Amino acid sequence: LRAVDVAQATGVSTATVSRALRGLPGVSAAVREQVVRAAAELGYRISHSASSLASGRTMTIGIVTPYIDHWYFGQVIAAAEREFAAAHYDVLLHSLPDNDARIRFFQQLPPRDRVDALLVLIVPDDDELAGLASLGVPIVSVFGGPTPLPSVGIDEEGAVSTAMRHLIELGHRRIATIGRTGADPMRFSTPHLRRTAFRAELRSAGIEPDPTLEVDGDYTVPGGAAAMNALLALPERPTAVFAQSDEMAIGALGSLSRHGLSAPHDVSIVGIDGHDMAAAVGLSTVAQPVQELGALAARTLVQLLVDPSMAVPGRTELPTSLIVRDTTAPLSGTPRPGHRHADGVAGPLAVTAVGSRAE
Amino acid sequence: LRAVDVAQATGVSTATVSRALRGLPGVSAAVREQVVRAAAELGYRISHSASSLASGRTMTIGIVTPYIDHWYFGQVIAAAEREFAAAHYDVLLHSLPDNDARIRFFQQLPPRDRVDALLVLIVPDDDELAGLASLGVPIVSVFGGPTPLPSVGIDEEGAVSTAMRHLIELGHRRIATIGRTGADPMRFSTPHLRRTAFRAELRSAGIEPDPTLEVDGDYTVPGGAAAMNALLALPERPTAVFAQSDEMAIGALGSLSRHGLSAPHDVSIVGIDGHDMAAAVGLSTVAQPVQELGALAARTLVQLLVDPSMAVPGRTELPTSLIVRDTTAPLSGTPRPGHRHADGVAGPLAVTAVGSRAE
DNA sequence: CTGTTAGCGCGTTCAC
DNA sequence: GTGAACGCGCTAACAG
Repeated sequence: LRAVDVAQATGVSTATVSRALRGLPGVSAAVREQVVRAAAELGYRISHSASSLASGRTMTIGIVTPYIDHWYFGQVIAAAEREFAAAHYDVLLHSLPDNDARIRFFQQLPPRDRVDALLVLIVPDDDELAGLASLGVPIVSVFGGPTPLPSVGIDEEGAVSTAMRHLIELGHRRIATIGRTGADPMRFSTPHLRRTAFRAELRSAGIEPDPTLEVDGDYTVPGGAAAMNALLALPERPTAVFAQSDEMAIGALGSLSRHGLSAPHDVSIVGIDGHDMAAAVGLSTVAQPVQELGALAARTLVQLLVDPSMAVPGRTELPTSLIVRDTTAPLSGTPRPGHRHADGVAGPLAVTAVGSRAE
Repeated sequence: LRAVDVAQATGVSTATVSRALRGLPGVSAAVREQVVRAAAELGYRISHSASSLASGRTMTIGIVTPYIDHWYFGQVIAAAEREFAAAHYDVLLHSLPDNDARIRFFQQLPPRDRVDALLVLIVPDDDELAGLASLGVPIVSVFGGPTPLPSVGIDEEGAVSTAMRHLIELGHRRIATIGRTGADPMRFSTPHLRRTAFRAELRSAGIEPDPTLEVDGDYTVPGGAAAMNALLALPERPTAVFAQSDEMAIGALGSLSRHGLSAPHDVSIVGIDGHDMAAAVGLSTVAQPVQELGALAARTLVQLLVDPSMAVPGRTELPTSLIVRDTTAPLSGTPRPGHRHADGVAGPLAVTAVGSRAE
């Protein structure tokens, strides 16, 4: 079923059909109504490829993300997709979870010719940036660090500072961090930023950073558990842990429990993210407005599309907020690293992950 | 940069360029190599819209999902996307998180003309099914219940049976379930299936289902917590809880802890899913192979595309597996509903969510 | 306000 | 094995 059919049924030309259906000016109300009605009755739909070929517009926005199945990216993508759908844009999704996928993607640049704009969630290196720029479409990115692209994100230093000051004000001075210390195959900027900020925050509190208190948690739940295991094996344990993501923090809580320890009794733990599960396990954390980040980036992109003459924005940072729950507490005199619960629980090892405000 | 340019650079016609670049037979090896080289040097890329318009193929597969930012759907989508990318298909993503979005989607049917196939993660009603069928492309779905569409999923009754028999074999007879009892705006089939199976399983163990032990958890973490609150307020508490999702189970664990109770000491809890966080909190659960579900559905779709004469598959069910962790234990003589830990923990309320195997 | 005329760039017959 | 010619269905510029 083509535009000609609607044109014949209405007694007008295909050009008028096109104008009428797209709401363009230059069509009398009467004709427009007839055309719209006829199209509806016939069940006519514009052919996307023909329309794109003729107009150069695709009404599609590409999202380039490292992961779909990670909490943070899922939240951002979902919020962005909602905005795009509201603006009548479809979403083409590209996930680059490993280096192979990433290399293939940048060799072929599949969005070429297929999208009107790009929402970028990976941190591109210079070559990748050049590749993306060569597509000649507006780009907005969502992530932590400084970047040549227009971006939205949070103030990473500020978020780390909030978490650290919380611990320091509680009297903690022997503070460990769980983050990424090794190589980062995905080249995220966040791990480096947060680690650097962690050290800076210690120094400004007059505490000299201790390298043995910086351990790798791979930004995953099991990684966080392994990291906490390592910290617990230290001759002199930390009294507080700043986990650079809630997932690592939750892994750390699990590790604690398997050692018969608990937060905040044996060690205070604070995370970053505002993960759904953080509320369930009572984790204190610095929440970032993930959905707002995705929505704002998406809206910016849509505006850029509506008004191409608009000034390209720089970076926008959204506020984070400290949520104190039950895994952080004042340093109580002497830490009791070897303490074990005497609660007669039936399970093999008692965990004390404390919760509140979850409902 | 168009095919003509490559043709001129090589001294052949655009027809030959097209054949050479797509690996079609009928081109001499020498010519093909020249064309390929010239195309690479010039940086020529086929125009997607022109190609689609001329061939009718879009090399794109649509995914219709209720959510992106829910664990289950994120896993399925990520796995499917990976398969599609490997087969050189792009992914058009449509999320229908609420009824409005859903109605808009089915009114406009955006994938029309834009996709070669559809992966459906929502449970369509009859009208919606007709709409999808009208697109005239292969469809495969991923979900629980019976459906007219080719589908992959798990044996819901079997999974419930596995969870329930685990509890029953531990000696539990007063078993509650947390699921969805109210209206389901998304029309998922799973809640009904699991609730029905729950009752059937009780009866086959000679236990008469008690309606007061079926509570609503909204399939969310806070919903699970609220549900557990309700169960704890009962005059006669259950000794075990079958949560119909891990997220609800984790919410329930949080509720327990806020009441000074713990699993499996005061009540055993088993979930369904195999959620990442289940390992972290030591939740016993019936794991379903989420990624395999997505990958299998995707592969099936690709095969259908490669060989349209292939017999349309019916339903494939993948096995689930019981993972016993630390929230389920034998019914120990008399339950102690009022018990409180005497562990002197610093936090306001002690939780005993027990973990293992998380690392 | 509306119709006519050219493309948009490629795929695909058919001849050769 | 290769080229010429037409068509996919729509949009945009121009003419009226």
